[in-house]
Amino acid sequence: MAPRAPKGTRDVLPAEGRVRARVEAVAADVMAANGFGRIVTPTFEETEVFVRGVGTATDIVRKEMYTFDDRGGRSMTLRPEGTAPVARAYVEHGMHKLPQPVKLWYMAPMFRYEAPQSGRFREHWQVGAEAFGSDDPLLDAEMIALLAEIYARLEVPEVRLRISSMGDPDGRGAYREKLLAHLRPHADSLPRDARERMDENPLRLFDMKDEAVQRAMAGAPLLVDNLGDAARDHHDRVLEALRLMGIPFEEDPSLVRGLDYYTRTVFEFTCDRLGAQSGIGGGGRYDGLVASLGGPEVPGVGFGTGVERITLALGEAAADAPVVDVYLAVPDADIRLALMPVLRDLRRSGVRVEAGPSGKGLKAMMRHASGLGARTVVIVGPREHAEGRATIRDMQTGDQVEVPVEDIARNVVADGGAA
RNA sequence: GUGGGCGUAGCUCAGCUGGUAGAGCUCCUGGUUGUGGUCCAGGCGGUCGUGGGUUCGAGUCCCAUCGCUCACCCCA
Repeated sequence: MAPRAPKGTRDVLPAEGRVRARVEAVAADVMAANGFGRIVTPTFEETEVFVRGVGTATDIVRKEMYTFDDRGGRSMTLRPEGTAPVARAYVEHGMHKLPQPVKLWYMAPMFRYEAPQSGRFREHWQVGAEAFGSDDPLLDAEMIALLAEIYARLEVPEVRLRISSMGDPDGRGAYREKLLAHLRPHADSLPRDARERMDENPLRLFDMKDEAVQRAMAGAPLLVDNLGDAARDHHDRVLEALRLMGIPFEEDPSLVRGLDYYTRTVFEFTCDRLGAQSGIGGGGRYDGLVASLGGPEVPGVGFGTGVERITLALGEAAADAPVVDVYLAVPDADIRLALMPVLRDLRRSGVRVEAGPSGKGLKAMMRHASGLGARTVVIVGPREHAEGRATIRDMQTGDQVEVPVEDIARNVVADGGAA
């Protein structure tokens, strides 16, 4: 059996690669406009980074990590999410001594051992941004606006924003008891996995699609109605800022992000084009994360958005675009050899050039040139070569002119507008 | 981990109640001693996912297994 790409992974071929390049370019542009510097963290980290950063109650840590012992017996894990490693780098490099907030972004692959399906992979790429060192609610709103701007610039269709607040850790404990009190009478009617979640994180029952769960949650007390004063004010400021910036949103009290570190603001962008995985990007505030990784008490806010989900939402990858401007068709192998310097000079001048392989007939080369979408073909046969000349053919009009070999570059640029 | 669907040429697929494999596209060659995209002719290309069973005979039926895919859970 020939090897295949591992389950849940995929090859990105050139047509889709162009779409991804655009996503990256737009992200880089918008990030720069918002004062974010790019950071690259290792593809794998000490397992501890994710256990402490993401939290042991999460699915990611409990069953989705690619963890292995290296040859020195240290436990390592392929990065399953982007925020904890960036927070680790923030602490490691003492960035709390820089002017705050420190704003960092990345585009990097993430690895999670899950059952793949449409829009869900074991390796996927995320564009993410993190801002440390400020608890200003307006920063939350700026982060949301930044992500919305990326979607807008890419023209991702049917994007909607849902937002809520997780409150502060102290207030959440009290709320948790209220929620459990509401749920206990319904416990017998709930499926097993729902009852298990009651113990770990009852908030997550809000997100389950099971009908019995939905019924039980119907009259449940809402976290947003039980916020402390500080969290309440924070949330109101975020929403007000969004309104002032003209960013539409829906308040959704059932929005619960699956990572333990979130505090206060949580948000998620969805796209109806995506099928079951409607989430295209999301994030929130994580005021305790840096401290949990051994750093100072520094607040933070960030988001991640899935590159594959963006390209999925954008629809089919763009049709094949021409990959060359000029095609050099030289059937005779010795003449082809003699023209190697010409080929080099053309490429140096910035023209995209493909040269037909030695040993092919002119007809095959013309077909090749046409298939590649070349606008200009330069033909040098025995007669032209003897005279130090070349035939230049415009593939759209079929017009041909003969010029001295030294003038090829000048002519293809001028005639084809190719450079 | 649990359930549904599907596995025939590089791609998209056909193959009826079992009789020993086909089309379109792509690619290559020729029609045009050195000129493409159209047209015409020809060609390359398949252990029918794999293993076993039933049968004179299995791509078609049965069992197992692997893979892909969609969905649940959860997430990007």
